[in-house]
Amino acid sequence: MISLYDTARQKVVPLELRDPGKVSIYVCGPTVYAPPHIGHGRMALVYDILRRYLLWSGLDVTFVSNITDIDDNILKRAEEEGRPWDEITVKCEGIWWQGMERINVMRPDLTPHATEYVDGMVDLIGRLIDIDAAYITSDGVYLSVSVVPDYGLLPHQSLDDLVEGAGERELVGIEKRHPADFVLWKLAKEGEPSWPSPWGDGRPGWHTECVVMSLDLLGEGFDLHTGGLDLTFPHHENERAQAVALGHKFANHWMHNGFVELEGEKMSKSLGNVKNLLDLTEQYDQRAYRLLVLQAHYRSPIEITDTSMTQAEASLDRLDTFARRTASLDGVSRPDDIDAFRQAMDDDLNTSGAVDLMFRLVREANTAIDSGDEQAAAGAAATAREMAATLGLEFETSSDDVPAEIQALADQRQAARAAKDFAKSDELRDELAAAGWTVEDSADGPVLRPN
RNA sequence: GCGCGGGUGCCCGAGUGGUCUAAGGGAGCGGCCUGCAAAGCCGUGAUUCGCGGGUUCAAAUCCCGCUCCGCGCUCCA
Repeated sequence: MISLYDTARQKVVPLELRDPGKVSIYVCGPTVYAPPHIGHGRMALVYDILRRYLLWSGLDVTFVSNITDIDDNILKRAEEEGRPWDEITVKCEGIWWQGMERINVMRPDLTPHATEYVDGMVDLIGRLIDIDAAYITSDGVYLSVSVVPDYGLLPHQSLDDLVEGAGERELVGIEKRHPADFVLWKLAKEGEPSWPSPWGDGRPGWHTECVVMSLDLLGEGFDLHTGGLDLTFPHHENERAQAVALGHKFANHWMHNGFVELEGEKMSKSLGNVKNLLDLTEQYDQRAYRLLVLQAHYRSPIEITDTSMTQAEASLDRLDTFARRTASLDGVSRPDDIDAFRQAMDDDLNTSGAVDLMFRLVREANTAIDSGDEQAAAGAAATAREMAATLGLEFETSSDDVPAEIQALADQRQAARAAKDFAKSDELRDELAAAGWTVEDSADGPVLRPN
């Protein structure tokens, strides 16, 4: 079974499954008020890779990722743009899925929307009030964190330290009993969207949304709760606090991915606007970002630069060339290499090690082809392909259809070569290059591909 | 200030006590192949892993101190 670093226990431990053979995963999804940036992209890629690997391992994975479609940021944006809030969420969600598709992230099995779960949230808040874990103020309902004995588990800081660190910031709402108490229900102001509740019309707090959706869809003690590093506190801690206050077992294991760094001087200069995920996929090979994410450990920070993206594209060219050369070979994966792959992935998702194995097989297959050993090449190639597929990396094997005029040029060049008129053949090769096509003289004759 | 990560070759980045004379990718250089290229293959590159101490027969890997970067303590993937 896979082992993963658990934020709560601060070490790599095996992922224990509540139900044998089944994995339940909750990923904190986006708040849809702006287009996804590259940080969202990394988050989605990391858990997509985890999910694909678990599926490949034969596990029955239930992968839930929510859409936060009611939130202060959304209302703020609506106000700024003078548009209805739900127009923004619908539009931004569409863009989100578009971005996910471009980076080849599988759709979650379930995508609960916060607005569809308000009844459940009201119910949960009511129960918290019933046991005095939550209290009503003039602007909403708050959770009393002091009822949670181990509050601070995820950030590994005591309640006192958390409060102290906040410094001069106004953590204490006028009516809050403790500075760290957080809002469960916000009473609506004039003109704000609202849902009915016993404490007045309003909307749920962010932390309440996720705890209700995850428990509703995955049940108590689900296996894995994930998200970006920044969600550890307060978001995840506060979700947990609500569940714990009600005596529910919450997530069994917490996984957080590292950040994408983009404030570097080099970066902002060379990348410009590329903080936006869609822009990134337009400027570079859509697979390049996944490869970069795979080559780093998921908890390490990564820096995305024009250089790193270009390097990833060069690596992809190598992989595509490999795929083209081995497309006609039919082999089966080699168990020893697959075991090594599994071992790497099971070790806290060592994707870099897995990619390493894949590239070694690519070289092995290339070498075997060069020496004419098709059988060895087929085995290595099949193994590399299986690894790539598991990691969500696709190869481009079929080159685009060659236009007739390009083919004609290539034919002329071949005729010139046959006639040993190399000056002419080189001229024609330059012409092809100018038209966007590279010609390679392989053992099987010239091969055309877009350059 | 407190907590959590990270600092490895020209670049990106694995490796967490001996098999490290430190993976893999990219870039460079040399070679094989080729009419020449491209692609592919081979070779080459850190006597060293932020800095300073320490533990050990043995450390990139463990401990202590320092330093730099990021994240959290406030909405945030």
